[in-house]
Amino acid sequence: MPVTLKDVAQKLDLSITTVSRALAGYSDVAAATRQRVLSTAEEMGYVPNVTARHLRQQRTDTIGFIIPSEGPRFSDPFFNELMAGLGNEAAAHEFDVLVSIHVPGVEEEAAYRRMVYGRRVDGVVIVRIRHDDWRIRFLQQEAFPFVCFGRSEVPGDYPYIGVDGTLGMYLLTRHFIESGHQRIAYIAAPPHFFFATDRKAGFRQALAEAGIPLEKELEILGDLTQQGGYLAMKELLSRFPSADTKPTAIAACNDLMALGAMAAIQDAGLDVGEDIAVGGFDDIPPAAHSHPPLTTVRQPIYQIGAQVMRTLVQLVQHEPLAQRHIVLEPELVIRKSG
Amino acid sequence: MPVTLKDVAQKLDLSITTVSRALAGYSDVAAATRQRVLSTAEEMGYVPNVTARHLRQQRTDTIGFIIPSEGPRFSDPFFNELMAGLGNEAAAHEFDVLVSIHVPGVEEEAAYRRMVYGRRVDGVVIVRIRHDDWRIRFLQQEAFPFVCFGRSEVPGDYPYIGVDGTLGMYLLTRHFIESGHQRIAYIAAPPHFFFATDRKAGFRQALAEAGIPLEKELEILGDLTQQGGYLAMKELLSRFPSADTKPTAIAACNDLMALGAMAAIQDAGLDVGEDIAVGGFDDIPPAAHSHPPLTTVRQPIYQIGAQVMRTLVQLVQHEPLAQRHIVLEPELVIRKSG
DNA sequence: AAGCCTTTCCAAAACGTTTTGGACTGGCCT
DNA sequence: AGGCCAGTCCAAAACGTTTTGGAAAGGCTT
Repeated sequence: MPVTLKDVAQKLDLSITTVSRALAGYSDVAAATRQRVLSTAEEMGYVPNVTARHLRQQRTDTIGFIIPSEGPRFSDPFFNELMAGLGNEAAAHEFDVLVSIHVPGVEEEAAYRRMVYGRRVDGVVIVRIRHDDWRIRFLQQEAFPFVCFGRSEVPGDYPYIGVDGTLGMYLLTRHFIESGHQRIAYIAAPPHFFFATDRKAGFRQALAEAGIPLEKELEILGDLTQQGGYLAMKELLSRFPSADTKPTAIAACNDLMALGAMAAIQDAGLDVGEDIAVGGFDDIPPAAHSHPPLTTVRQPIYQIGAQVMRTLVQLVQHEPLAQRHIVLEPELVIRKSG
Repeated sequence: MPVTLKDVAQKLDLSITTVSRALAGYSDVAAATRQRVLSTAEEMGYVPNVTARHLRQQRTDTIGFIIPSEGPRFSDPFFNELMAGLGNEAAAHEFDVLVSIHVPGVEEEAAYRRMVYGRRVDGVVIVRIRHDDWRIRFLQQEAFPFVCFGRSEVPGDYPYIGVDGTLGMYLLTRHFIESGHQRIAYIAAPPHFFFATDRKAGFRQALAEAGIPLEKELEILGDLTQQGGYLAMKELLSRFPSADTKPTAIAACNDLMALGAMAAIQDAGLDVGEDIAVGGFDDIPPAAHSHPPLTTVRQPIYQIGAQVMRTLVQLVQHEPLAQRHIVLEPELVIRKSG
């Protein structure tokens, strides 16, 4: 049975009010009394009931994070890294993170409604922004605090933090071109994601700039998973069996698919980095440890996560934001894969 | 401004009690009234205030999960997979998961105290059990519901779910021996973890059984990270520069270190699976996708996570547990690395 | 007509906290 | 002496819900 304010007050023969205010450090309680309260509370093992405090203060010091998983068994280092950034930064502000995992759809929507209408959390972070994302519309309409990881074209002045995907993919593709590659394939992401179009634009831009004609057959869709990248690469290899039409470089929309593509290339008896160059996007931790290490466009996921959380905390505490929109410049990290 | 019970009651000219009971489906409200309440509540967009409900019911339908990170920038597929199992199962029971990330130490302790004394959550799951784990002592003493992923030797009858690490590591080592290996190295985990001793015992048991003398120099400590495995392997290679003393097989206490070891071997110009066999423990998702794919002891992390959550939910709902202790048999997964 | 169920509803308490709006001292100044 | 102020303290309200322990009304039985 946890100790309550009432217990401490009774023991000290004081009112609940005074105990509460002493603990909160108000100046209208005598120094001697405060000392008595502090030591007795400590000694009795008093810890405030967080739920009661939340109810009274009408805020929860909690941020919601609903992870959109692609399937029932999500496992993605990207979210791992992001979660670390969000979680650590939240802890630094004495905020908690309430996590739910849902496949996009009705269940996901219900989860958002419970969090928002149930006043379960003070704000939410949303990731993997979709085109015409209903979550943004919903949260804007409810005037509920949120911060996006990634840009979106839903109208409105809401805060987001992301990297310039077009620039990133442009840099990677140009790197391939400068290395002498002419036949460059692209493993795309499902087009309902904003970053899918964003990044693909960079790929095409680099090709156009170099005067390389766009070949639709060299663009293939993946589902962002490692398995998806593997399958996409297999398909690419079977589309171009002859040595002189085979792509010599692969740009994947994310690292996970790039790693899958590498596996497919190696399974085909080819040498990654030698026969076919591979590049990804994100720079998730496994990218540096793959064999060969993956060339990729670095997106500082951990730092972005921390920044997203920082912004969100400021938002729910009604502090002014320095910037509502942050678009970082991604950095090309050249490793052995291409 | 969210709609409350009071708002609905006023609109219908009913008492708060009746509205509450109608929504909860009690039989002491007339069918006609219930209908009116249901439709008006729906139409007004009423969603119960979760915090108030929690305060009144003295439970939160939330489970706490404090991730012990090894460093400031934790990133471990193991936790990713576990989180997925916990999260999905929690969602299935309409429970939420409150996540905190802390390096073991005072901060971690404070986080547990806040969760437990602050009645922030109904139960906690604890992982990476330490020898003489204070968390278990603390939670037992406070009679706070918890379930462990992994066994421990702290006395008491608390529920845990884990795999037989000794058996697992025994199977892996015996596999190496049966494949003709005589010089087998072991990359150990920090000894304060229960599973560190558990698994190491299996390694030694297999050696003893085969009459292979234990050589201390072949056992080396790693910190469970990929980087740690890499460094440990480098050290092993420099300890045994000559070809006839060099270990021909490496058993690592977890997959992450095994993957690191593979990288070190490949950096030394050696062939994993050919020159040196490598095996791990866990079967995290990247293990199947490494090059070569990693031989490992499979621990169904996702399913264990789900089972832990299921047990915990039963516990906080005072349902009888079928089994308080579950020790699963791990399965050896032989791939190309060894 | 009195008593007794059933049915339907509700006032009030409770959960543990924070905050509002005083109340009660003494001491100091006129 | 009266007024005023600073320094301490506290009762009560409020947050939004669930639950307890009836109350009122009507119908049925005797």
